[in-house]
Amino acid sequence: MNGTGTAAEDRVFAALANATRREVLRLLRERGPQPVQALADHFDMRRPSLSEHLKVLREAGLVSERRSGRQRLYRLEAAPLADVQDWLHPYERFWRERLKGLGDLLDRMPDDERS
Amino acid sequence: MNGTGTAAEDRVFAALANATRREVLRLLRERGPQPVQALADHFDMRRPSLSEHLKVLREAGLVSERRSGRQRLYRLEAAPLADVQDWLHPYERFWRERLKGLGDLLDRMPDDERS
DNA sequence: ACAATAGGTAGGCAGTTCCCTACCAGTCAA
DNA sequence: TTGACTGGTAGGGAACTGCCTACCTATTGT
Repeated sequence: MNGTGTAAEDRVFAALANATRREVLRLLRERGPQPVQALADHFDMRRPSLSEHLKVLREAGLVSERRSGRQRLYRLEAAPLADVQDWLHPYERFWRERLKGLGDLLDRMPDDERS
Repeated sequence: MNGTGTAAEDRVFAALANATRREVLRLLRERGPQPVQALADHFDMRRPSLSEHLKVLREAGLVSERRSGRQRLYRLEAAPLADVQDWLHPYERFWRERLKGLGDLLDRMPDDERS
């Protein structure tokens, strides 16, 4: 039924369901790998809380850490986002067809329907 | 098309962070609009719980309901999924480059490891 | 060795999620 | 109207989130 596993998909979507964590991903995307403190400086939040967000991202596979002296550099790992795009694929025709105004026609096709 | 605020994105990702709700979307995608009972038959869960899942999907804009007699037909609304795809776009180069083994090179490019 | 720095962990607390059982309202058929 | 059938709502409980402060280890400079 699933290649990645349902629990893994849950973790990725749940990790993305938080503005702070999406912002962390954006920072890593735009600035490259960052230590925790550099990330924490951008949020109105204590560092331990950000550490917990990083843990959620790590367990979802969205970031990796590399120790460098007393710092830990967090790096964006985009593979789970590629999985999200794959997951979206079968839905793509729905929003494309809807834009062309074919949605109502489609509604009647698989089931008895009217609009 | 919409005011894609942070709260709206939170709601969409949170709605997707649950296997039951993703399965509902898959059923609506594959079978077209469905009444609640037809959906509930596919889950090991009481109907009121599924009703709550449908409410979450509705508030995320991922489904719409249309009353038809004593039934309510739920239909897939893919627009928020298009928004998710848009959100993914800036990350796309990361997994493409990673596949080519350019990741480590890229890590050093945008930032000079300020430490 | 000592003090400072980087960052994870423990535990607490309020709010949310996800399931349940009861119950309520609207619609159709006899 | 009564009764069956649709599906949402109320309220409760266990588990999880997301924030905090306090504390711990590990590394580095003096």
